[in-house]
Amino acid sequence: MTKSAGRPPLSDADIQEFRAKVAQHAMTIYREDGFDAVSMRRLSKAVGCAPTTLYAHFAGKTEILMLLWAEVLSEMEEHIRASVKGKTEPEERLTEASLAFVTYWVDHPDHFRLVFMSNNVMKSDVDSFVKTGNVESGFEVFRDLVRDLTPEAGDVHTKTETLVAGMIGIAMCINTIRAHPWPEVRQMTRQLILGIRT
Amino acid sequence: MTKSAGRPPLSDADIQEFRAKVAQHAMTIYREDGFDAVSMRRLSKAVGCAPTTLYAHFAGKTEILMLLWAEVLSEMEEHIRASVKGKTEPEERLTEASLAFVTYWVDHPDHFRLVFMSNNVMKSDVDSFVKTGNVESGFEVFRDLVRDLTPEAGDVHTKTETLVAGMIGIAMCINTIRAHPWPEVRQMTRQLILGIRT
DNA sequence: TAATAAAATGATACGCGTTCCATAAAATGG
DNA sequence: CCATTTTATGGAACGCGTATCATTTTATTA
Repeated sequence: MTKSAGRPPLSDADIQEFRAKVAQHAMTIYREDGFDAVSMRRLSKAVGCAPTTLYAHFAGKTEILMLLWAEVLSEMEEHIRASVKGKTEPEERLTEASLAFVTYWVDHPDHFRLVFMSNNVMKSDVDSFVKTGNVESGFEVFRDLVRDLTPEAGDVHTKTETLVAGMIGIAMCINTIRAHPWPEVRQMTRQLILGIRT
Repeated sequence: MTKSAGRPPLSDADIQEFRAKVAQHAMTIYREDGFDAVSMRRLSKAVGCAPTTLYAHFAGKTEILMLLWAEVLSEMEEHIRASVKGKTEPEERLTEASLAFVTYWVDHPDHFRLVFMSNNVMKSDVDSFVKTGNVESGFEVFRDLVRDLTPEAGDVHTKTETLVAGMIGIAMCINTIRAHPWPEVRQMTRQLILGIRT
């Protein structure tokens, strides 16, 4: 582990700085011109580097898009938090939070597409992001709410995960199968919660 | 509406024949080399026409992929039908069918990707397919099961749609967020059904 | 200062979905 | 046969994600 000659590797600070810069420009493009506008070539132009340089810092486009997830997810989390502000009853809190969750994704189809339908999401690239904790933290909000609602009973883990997956499914269906006469978001969400309350 | 000179438009039979041929080759490519292998250029080569000709018959790739949906969906429907064969109790029937539904998509992630995550699904192209009835027919199975389970009560429409959306959400989450420690499919599906039974 | 190792670049390439356009082929009516 | 109309073709183009590879820049140590 002795120091060798030559240009030293980038410091962690440098790496983080570059990634942050990429994230910032990607976010700008995404906000201004939408999902499709975020391309490697355009992004590299905005950042001021060569397209290939991006591949020296990221495994691929998906890894860059994940930088945007964090921002969207935290925005959503805040939206949820605001929806339960002042509510004290466990059932009302869970209902409001769930409604806020589904509504957020239905009202922002582009964000839904970004987070849940980014192109090669079915590969294993996503794992690192999940392990980073960005996803897990989103679950914890609902885990607490579920626990508060049914303190005595049952598998909180199963209930929470089923609720979240179900809500994602509702948002997804409404967003993708538009021609189908879906019930109101409120009704579906309430129906979903019925299974949790037990 | 008098007949004019010139080459007459293709007959409906001709159009249908061509579309069927495209569907057949697309399916072959999909089965043999997977989702990513189904490209317009390769498909046109297999069909024996120019790539641009495909665009004279289809609005885009999505419309071609939808031809594959029908096959996958009918395969899934059969899988569900087999799962409830012999079961007579309404609750058991719904449970088995739901389990079969989720399991199918979890066991065939490629099919899930094809049907639910084909690229530009968030545009309005999908509507025509939905109106064709291919999707609706899938709902009817569960609508009947839900009605049989709770004959006296409530909004069958809301219950059915929530159940289906929830199941799709479960399958989606398991397929895309692989690193997350999801509960067993059985448990989540049962938990989901609890809300329907009420 | 020179050697060295890492980072960044530029060029090129492949296949992709999609579009435009000019042209050719085909099948009909007069 | 001719004119007409539709279909099909071929070629080019745009931008895309991604990969390879040789080259240059940069920051360090000897």
